[in-house]
Amino acid sequence: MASEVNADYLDHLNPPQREGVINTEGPTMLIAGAGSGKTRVLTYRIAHLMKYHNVDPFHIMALTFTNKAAREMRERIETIVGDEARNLYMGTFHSVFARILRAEAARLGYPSNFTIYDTDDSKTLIRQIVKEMNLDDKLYKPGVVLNRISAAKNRLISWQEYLNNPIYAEDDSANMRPEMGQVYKNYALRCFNADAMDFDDLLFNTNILFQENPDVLNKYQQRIHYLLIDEFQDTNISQYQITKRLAAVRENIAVVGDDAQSIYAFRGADIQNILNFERDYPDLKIIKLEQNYRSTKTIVNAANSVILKNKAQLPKSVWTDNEDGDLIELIKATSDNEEGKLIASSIFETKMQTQSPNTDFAILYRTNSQSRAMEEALRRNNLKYRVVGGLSFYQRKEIKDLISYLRFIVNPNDEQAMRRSINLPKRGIGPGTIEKLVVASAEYEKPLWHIMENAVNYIGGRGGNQVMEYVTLIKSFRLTAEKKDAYDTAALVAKNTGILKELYADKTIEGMSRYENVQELLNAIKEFTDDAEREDKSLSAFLQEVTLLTDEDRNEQSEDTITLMTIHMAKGLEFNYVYIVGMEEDLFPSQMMLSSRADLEEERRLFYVAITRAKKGLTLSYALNRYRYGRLKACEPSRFLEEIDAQYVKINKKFGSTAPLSSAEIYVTKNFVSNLKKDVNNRKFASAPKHQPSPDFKPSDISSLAEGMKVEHPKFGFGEVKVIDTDGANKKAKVFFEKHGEKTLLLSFAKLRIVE
DNA sequence: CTCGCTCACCTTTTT
DNA sequence: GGTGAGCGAG
Repeated sequence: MASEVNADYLDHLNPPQREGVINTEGPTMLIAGAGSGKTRVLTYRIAHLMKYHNVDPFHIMALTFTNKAAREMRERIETIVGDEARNLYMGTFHSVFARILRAEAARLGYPSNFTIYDTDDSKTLIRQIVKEMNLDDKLYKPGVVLNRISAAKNRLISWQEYLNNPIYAEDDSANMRPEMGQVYKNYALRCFNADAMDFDDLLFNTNILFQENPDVLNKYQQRIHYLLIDEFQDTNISQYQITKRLAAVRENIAVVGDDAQSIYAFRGADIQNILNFERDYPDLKIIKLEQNYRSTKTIVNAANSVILKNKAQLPKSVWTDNEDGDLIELIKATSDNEEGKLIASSIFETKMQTQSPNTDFAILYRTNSQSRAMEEALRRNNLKYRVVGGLSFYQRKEIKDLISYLRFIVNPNDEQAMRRSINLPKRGIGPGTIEKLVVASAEYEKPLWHIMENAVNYIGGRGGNQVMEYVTLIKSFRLTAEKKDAYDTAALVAKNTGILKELYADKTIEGMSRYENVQELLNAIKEFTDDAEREDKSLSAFLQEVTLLTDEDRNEQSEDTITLMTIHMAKGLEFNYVYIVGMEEDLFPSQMMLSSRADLEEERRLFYVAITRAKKGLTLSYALNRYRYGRLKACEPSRFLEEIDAQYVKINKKFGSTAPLSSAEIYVTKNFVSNLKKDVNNRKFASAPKHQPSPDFKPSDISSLAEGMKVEHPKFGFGEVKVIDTDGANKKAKVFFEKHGEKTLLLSFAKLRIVE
């Protein structure tokens, strides 16, 4: 059959790509190297199913990791098959299964309009629970606790199983957190009682739904004839289990991924899924896409030379027919601010030389905090830019404030939303009153909303009256929400609560920006309700989507701007000219990822992803000093710089110096590697195991510190003081550590214990 | 209850 | 360098 296919869209494909498109039946795995046309294969495959095999789009489900990827794919399919593409079951794991959960919510004891908690909601709730349980909040940090709970859910471990399994209890006790299981339980129950699910619940509960309701599972198995999964290397166990269940009957499952680009292990992604896939589907057809159409030979080969350092990987060789292209450039700066300056100049120069628009350029970094220095430099050079990600629009205080009202209007059990909105603007209801309500709710075993409606009877007095005023307000909004659409309701809330007025009165810069943000939220809701194709325009419908939205889904980029974002966000994108900044030890690779080989390999894959975003030009940069935690810190060049095969790196380039001495220079060297080592003399110690401070570790008074003394440092371990330097205001000491080499420590900050 | 101050921790990455 | 929790004074 395959040979009879003559649809014109197949003409643009190479043999393995074509195979990936027309080989529609049975389990298939596409191992797709960076830039190998993976998305094209996926979209054509879907189009081919519809056009050539006449498969109804209702029977095709395609899962991605970002809304953007889903939207782009849908648009591309639309250009081939037309409007019908709209009927595809397509979206992120979270959004697709949230929709299914809403439809089947009753099976799980949830209402269909359940709230989705974002990470902030989850952390706030955990903070409350830890407090209520009288646990030490230094040990039970919300982030740590949430990670633990999240990891459990992603491995499909319920709180009941968690409590019953002594292994977890031992593990938690060893980490000084013996109550973790109880926190998990309380957290899960509180979410359930609030009619809320967190991000992980959307997947976890889908598994529960399918496991406990064979008829529901069967319904979706019958509906979905073809299942496709993008970025398969990023799936966690929970996601894999869902797809396996859905595909169990027909086994028409196609996964696309690249183990070399797996960068979400911290979120529970498990490369093991790729190996399990081969085991679970013995008939699996594996197709490898190895030709890179995106980048120059230099970039492809440099990327290959880096990823070669990883031990864990599937055999494949990415190659390209493209031209050799320019060598990779390396910029050395004395500070992060200078780094920004040099990057801005380099972009400007390249723009002039190549007559490229700003959209051809991207600056990629490991952490969001690095954007600041870049932004400043770009602004000074009048280069237009756009920062992607960072503090999300929907995470802003004023936005969450207004949304908390909307949430409580829709879901009277949403305790978090109530807590946030009840005293906003100030109406004299403080933490004391709220606690009284919650306690009363537990004591009389009545829903919180019932207590609030009769607050005067339960908690009496002034507080009670204030609460009832708030209740009256909420009730009036609920009446509006029943009759009007999301926009009318939200606009009314913004007005009648006084939120808008209060922000308008604030004439500070931040206040004005907050006011604008709220207006922008209202605009976004208006856009939602103005969408002609949308059937349900209720407030409830809007809220169902809003938590799963990210910034990228709001503003279309139509302006000519340089893109700034983290490497994680850049996955799947490509730019003519890419700048990877902050190539320093402890930053990239991140110091959090140095403890194990697996972690370091994930960082290396991240570097690989960054390199392979570039089509024509790649520039790497590092600074010798950088502001971190508000203090200037000395940095060492990243070990990753050395891992690039030196033949692909530009050796000599002069650059318009912006400062005297050597401060502003492209890293000029005849021998890239050996010179780099001069800057890095300590670097090979950086991966030494973390020092466990002695149990009685207490910093000594450093005024008595003298040369030749043996000291202990909480991170670097034991060492000997070589030189004490009292030059200038800051007293410094050079200490040679047994495991980490020589370090210069500022004595006003360093915690040192004098051993002898 | 609210305001304003100090202090700790912070920076990995995201649906 | 920025935020958010905690605490004491009004």
